[in-house]
Amino acid sequence: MHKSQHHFLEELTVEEVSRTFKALSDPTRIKILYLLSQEECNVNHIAEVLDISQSAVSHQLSFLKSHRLVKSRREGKTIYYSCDDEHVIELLQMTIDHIEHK
Amino acid sequence: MHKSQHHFLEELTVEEVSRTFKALSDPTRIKILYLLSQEECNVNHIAEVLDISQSAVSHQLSFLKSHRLVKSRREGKTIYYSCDDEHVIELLQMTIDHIEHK
DNA sequence: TTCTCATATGAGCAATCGTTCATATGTTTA
DNA sequence: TAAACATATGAACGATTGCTCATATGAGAA
Repeated sequence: MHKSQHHFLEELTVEEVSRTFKALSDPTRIKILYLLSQEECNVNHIAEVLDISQSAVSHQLSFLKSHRLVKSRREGKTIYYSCDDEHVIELLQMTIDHIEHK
Repeated sequence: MHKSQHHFLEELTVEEVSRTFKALSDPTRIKILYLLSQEECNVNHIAEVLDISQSAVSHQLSFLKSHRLVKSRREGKTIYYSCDDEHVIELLQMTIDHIEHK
């Protein structure tokens, strides 16, 4: 195939695609996102249920929030997190399904 | 939600999911996989079309092959690579479509 | 066999990542 | 206001990543 006949990806597209997959490439983030896809949670709950340190959870939530994959709301002392990107949850669920059923 | 009511992911599942997304999290690998999803290519062709060094392409192809995302066949001096995981290509295509159309 | 072409590979390096530890911030309660 | 609780944050670290550079391997051609 000649170079001019390819469908090429924009550099910006490639970068955003890679950012999307990178966000989903860490086991801790996968566990957090999967939990949040089932219910809104506060930070300590996530840490306890998943057995990850509070600090590690908080750092990852900060990462996920800065990439707009989760959102948060405060209720008194507690901050609740939930998913904010349906497409990413779809990708995650599809991949989980595929791996669980093969 | 009580801990016992969650659907939990197996540790092995989480690890395989993360490996899948990690494979798709690098711009160079995305470009290579996307090109290979359009046509079978030899190494130098990939390097030229994508403007990446022969060595970098070869290293990434070796990574992709060890993760069974691509396969290769020899024809004389030349080695042709092509995609070997339809599901991963689907994930990639879905994500590209989503990003290009939003 | 020797040369050339196509690809692979290993070492080394800078950059990025995910964690821990200590501490800071912000909110409610006593 | 002080203590207690929930969360966030910065520095430091060891590990991993993706590249380059030099060289090795393997196949066909001379």
